Amino acid sequence: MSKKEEIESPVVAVDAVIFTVIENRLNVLLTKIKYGPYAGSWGVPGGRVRMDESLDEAAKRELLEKTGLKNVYLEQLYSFGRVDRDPRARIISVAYFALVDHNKVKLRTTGKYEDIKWLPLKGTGKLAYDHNEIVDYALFRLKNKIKYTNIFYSLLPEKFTLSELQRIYEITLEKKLDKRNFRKKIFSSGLIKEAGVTVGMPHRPSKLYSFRNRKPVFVEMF
Amino acid sequence: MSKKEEIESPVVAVDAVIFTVIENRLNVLLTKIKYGPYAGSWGVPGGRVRMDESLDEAAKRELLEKTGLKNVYLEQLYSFGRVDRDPRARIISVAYFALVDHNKVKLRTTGKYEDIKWLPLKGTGKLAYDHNEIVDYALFRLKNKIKYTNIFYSLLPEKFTLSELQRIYEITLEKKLDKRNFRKKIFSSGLIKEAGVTVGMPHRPSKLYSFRNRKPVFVEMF
DNA sequence: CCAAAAGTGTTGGGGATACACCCATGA
DNA sequence: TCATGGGTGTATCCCCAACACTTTTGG
Repeated sequence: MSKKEEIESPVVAVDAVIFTVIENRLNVLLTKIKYGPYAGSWGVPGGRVRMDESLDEAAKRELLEKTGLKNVYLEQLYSFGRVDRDPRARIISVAYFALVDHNKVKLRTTGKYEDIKWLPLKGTGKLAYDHNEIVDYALFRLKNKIKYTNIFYSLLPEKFTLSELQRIYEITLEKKLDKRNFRKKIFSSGLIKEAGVTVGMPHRPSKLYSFRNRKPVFVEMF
Repeated sequence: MSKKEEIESPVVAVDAVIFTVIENRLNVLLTKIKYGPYAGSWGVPGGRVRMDESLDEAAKRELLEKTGLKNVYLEQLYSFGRVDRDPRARIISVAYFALVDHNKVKLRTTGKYEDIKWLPLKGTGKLAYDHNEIVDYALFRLKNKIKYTNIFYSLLPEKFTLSELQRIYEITLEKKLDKRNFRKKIFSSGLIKEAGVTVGMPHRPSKLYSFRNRKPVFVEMF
């Protein structure tokens, strides 16, 4: 039992669904695949899990390699394991999802991919493997999660106005929110604190806020 | 790329946290481990994922082998992948959790385990590997999930009284519920339907109910 | 007639929703 | 002074929680 076993085993990979907001739309980071049956297709970035790293570490490494970012919101989503999800080999994908501020990202293509870029969530077309399913599920989880957490700390700049925050919520939830009620909820959640005011706008200056914590916090909100 | 690769890869296993209620307490199905550094310890049942089965299929197979049951509530929980979680080998565990009616279960020990039995959730003591963490997380998810789903269809007999259902909720949530409010919520959820009455009790007969669906359904309740 | 569990209605409070107007600034 | 977005208060409704007594049966 303790010797090396010869039983074949599936390969383990992590895939990362990385969301950001660009021009009032949710975007996902996608890579163009160079080799194999899906060459030319777009898919979410991913890679094999090494023997000396945990799943979380593998996901962090993937995120760092592709975006240069650390310390962003990154959470395990689900593990996808259909037998035929990759026609070439038996691969189990442990999917993660992350939120980033795209202004902080310097995209870097590695040898494995032909290209890497942000694509609006609506209009990615058919993705490689089962990646449409993975992205859809990530979106579902995201929509739920923002109702009771502060995870947008990872998507917005350090300081932001309440209107900006509300816009992100509206984009993600795909519906308009009442400004007054939104403010009441956010304030009563205690998730944010004041952080100055804007200047130089052609209208009344707005207060700036920042999240009290840069780690996930759970509350009830919506 | 398409040839067999020689890169070492973690082994993939599924572990199943199987809950039931016995004598007003939540119990978990545990197996006594025969070999290795945790020999003699108890842990949740699990096994390697085969090359020709999906993760879900592996979990179903595990459940069937240990309990003889099919078609019960079984859902993927989380994947655990710390490097040192098994001192002998690098093993990724995709954990599932299930709810069963223990009266329908015929426990069967397979060669791999010395013993298998139900143990009350409080008082399992220290389990093998990271199985305490896995069981704790499964319980957390269970407590949440019953607030907005019908998954107890899998734990109760086909027909049950509202008092029985309420008892299961109280045991799981570890708190008393108001009988009148409980009934209102359950009825308004539309999850159950009438299914006869009890007879031969030394008190007023109660109506019997059954779940409208034997597949997971989502509603808002608690 | 007694024990045991089943079953049922009403009230009050708090949180959510809906809604419209004034404010401060730069140009 | 005007255009632009920032910022605020209140009335209503509905849902939830709290609460106690009557009903039906077997023994």
